[in-house]
Amino acid sequence: MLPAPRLKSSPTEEQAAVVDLTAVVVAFTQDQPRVLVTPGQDRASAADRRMARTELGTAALDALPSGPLEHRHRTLEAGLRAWVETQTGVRLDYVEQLYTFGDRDRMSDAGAGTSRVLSIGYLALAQEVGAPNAGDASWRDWYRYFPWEDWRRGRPAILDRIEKPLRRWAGAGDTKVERAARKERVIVAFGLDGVAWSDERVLERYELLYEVGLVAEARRDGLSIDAKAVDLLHEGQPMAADHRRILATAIARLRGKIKYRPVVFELMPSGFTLLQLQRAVEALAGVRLHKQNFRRLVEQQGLVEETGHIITATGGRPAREVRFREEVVLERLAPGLRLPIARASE
Amino acid sequence: MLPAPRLKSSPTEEQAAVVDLTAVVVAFTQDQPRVLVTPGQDRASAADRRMARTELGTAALDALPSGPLEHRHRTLEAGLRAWVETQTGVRLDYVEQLYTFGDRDRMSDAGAGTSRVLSIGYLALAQEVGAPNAGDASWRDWYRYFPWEDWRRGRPAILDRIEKPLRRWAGAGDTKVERAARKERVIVAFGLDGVAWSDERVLERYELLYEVGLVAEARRDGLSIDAKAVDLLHEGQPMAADHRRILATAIARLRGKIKYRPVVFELMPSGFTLLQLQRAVEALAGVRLHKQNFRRLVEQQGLVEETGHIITATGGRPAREVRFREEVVLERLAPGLRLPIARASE
DNA sequence: TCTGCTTATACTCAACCTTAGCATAAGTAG
DNA sequence: CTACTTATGCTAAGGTTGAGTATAAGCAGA
Repeated sequence: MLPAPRLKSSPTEEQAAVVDLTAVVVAFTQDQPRVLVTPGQDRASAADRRMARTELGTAALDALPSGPLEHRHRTLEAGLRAWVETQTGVRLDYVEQLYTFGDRDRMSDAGAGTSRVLSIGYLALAQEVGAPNAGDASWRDWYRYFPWEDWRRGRPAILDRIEKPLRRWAGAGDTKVERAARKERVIVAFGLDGVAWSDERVLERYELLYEVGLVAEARRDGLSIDAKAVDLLHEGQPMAADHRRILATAIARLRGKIKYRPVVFELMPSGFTLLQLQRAVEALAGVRLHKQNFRRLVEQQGLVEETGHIITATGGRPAREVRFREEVVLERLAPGLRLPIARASE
Repeated sequence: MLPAPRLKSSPTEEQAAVVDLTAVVVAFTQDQPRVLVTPGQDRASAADRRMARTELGTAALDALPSGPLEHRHRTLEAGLRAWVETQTGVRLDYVEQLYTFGDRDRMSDAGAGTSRVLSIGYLALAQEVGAPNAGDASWRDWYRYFPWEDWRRGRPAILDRIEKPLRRWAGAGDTKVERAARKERVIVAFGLDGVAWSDERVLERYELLYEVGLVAEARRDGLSIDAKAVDLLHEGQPMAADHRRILATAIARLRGKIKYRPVVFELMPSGFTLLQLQRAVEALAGVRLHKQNFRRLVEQQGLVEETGHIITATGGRPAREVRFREEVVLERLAPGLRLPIARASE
């Protein structure tokens, strides 16, 4: 411990940081959870571009909309909204702060001595209405970046391919204690050896893969990667800077939140059928739900009310159209949409 | 919307911010939830000191341990730990990031043109072992700052005194819509007119009181206060800067978290009785729990195991001593301590 | 020692919720 | 008219929760 004085340290030690505001804007269309991205920007580091060329052809890496905090932004959230709107044309409704990332050497490229970059990550929910109308932004299925997170059609096959290098890494710890700790992490994060898969451990899984060297960002950042598993590096598409980590944080938060707060309605159009709602929740959580029980839950909790219309484009028997009740939107009732996603079924 | 370029804006607009790390360190002793504070520091603003003199005698305002992020701190968390340790001598175990506060004019004193101050708030849990051994830090019952949050002995009397000015404020809205919206907020936040009290709305309540002008910080920051209710300003003790807001955020987060993650064990000694555990949870949540049901829950979820010892200092029949099971500490099982704190009983 | 007080712990019962179905309704496509 | 699709109603078994009752086992003081 440095003998730092209790009082404010000298001004020369205090560090002025550049603050970056980054948004994970989520929508839901065609049964997929989508995230708003812009193709590689100037803020993608030189290393990003190098990787883009060598590993991904000439395509630049997808990036989340983001921009620096400026003095004209009265609040952080206002700054975020402004950046997202100018970069993508999407006006945000629901916005929630996620996490502030600020490790000194976070960005691979930042030379020593550069001032530190803090990134404040936000989760925003939007209704996808047509294409983004500014820049060349686009909506992307988020499982493109996290293919192992989608269990809607059963356990993703990629997990079988990931498991071996993970276990190899666990077994390669220096000490016995270290090996046991690594194994524990692997098992819990990925639901192996009888431990149940938990839909919320998204960040834990991504960080483990990064540490083990199974995602492309690890190579870019100069970490040693698993040579025997290089082919895995592209199974989940990388993103610029540490945006994939921020996206993982957002997915984890959202998956947790839908279980106790009715936030899904931010993603739904004004009128919808119960199955559409179910599909939205399933898309976010990455699991399938029992249909009858889902409806009962939603109905008995009084989350929705009938609009009186009938939707015939269901492919089967027509469905009643419903909308969220106003009290729910005001979070007055809102004890939450207690979803039957406790244990993930195999 | 400003016609900001999609690419990084000019360096002159980009703003370098000073980053402050602030910790809410929580412990539990003698049936009270405690928070670690230092008496008024130099970082308390001039306005703080003025208020301290005029409204609170010569006593300085309590402040949370905090300090600026410096270049020597490799991670934000490392910086936080360093500051807490030098200022209070307390070494932190469990640490979790809470929220980043960064409104431009957040600190009342910061003159225009000063660079913006960001505060990153953290929640830390500790076992209170004796007094803090550095500086003049001390552990304080957190309900000293939020007397309306403690329902363990029934509905706090202060709520009756607060209710009237709140309703007056609601009725003083300019338009009908505004009045309805205000009333809605008051009712939901404070559990009036049949709405149930929710232990987690701590921040919502504090911010409402601030906005209405019923906490001393509002006066200090130059907001108009309710003249008829000046005597209420001291019922909850104010803190330096916006530390009371950060503390409210921490309490809200912790109250939410104990319901689905077994985090209480961070506050407990290695061995304890079930009643001690119950008292800790009650202290945090601010409500009383049904004893037999609490034990059933804890036991059937396999959170604890017997140590084999018997504690005789209970004041009644001796109790079995238990400890947390290792799997729980590793969060391996950890589906959470589902507590019977759904509805707060009157 | 006996009484009363305190806390610990076992057990119960009714209400409610959840899981995993079965069964039927009402459209469309051929 | 048949096959298929989705919508929707309903139920039995089992689990969880809330609110007790009953009894055990210490201590302090009459």
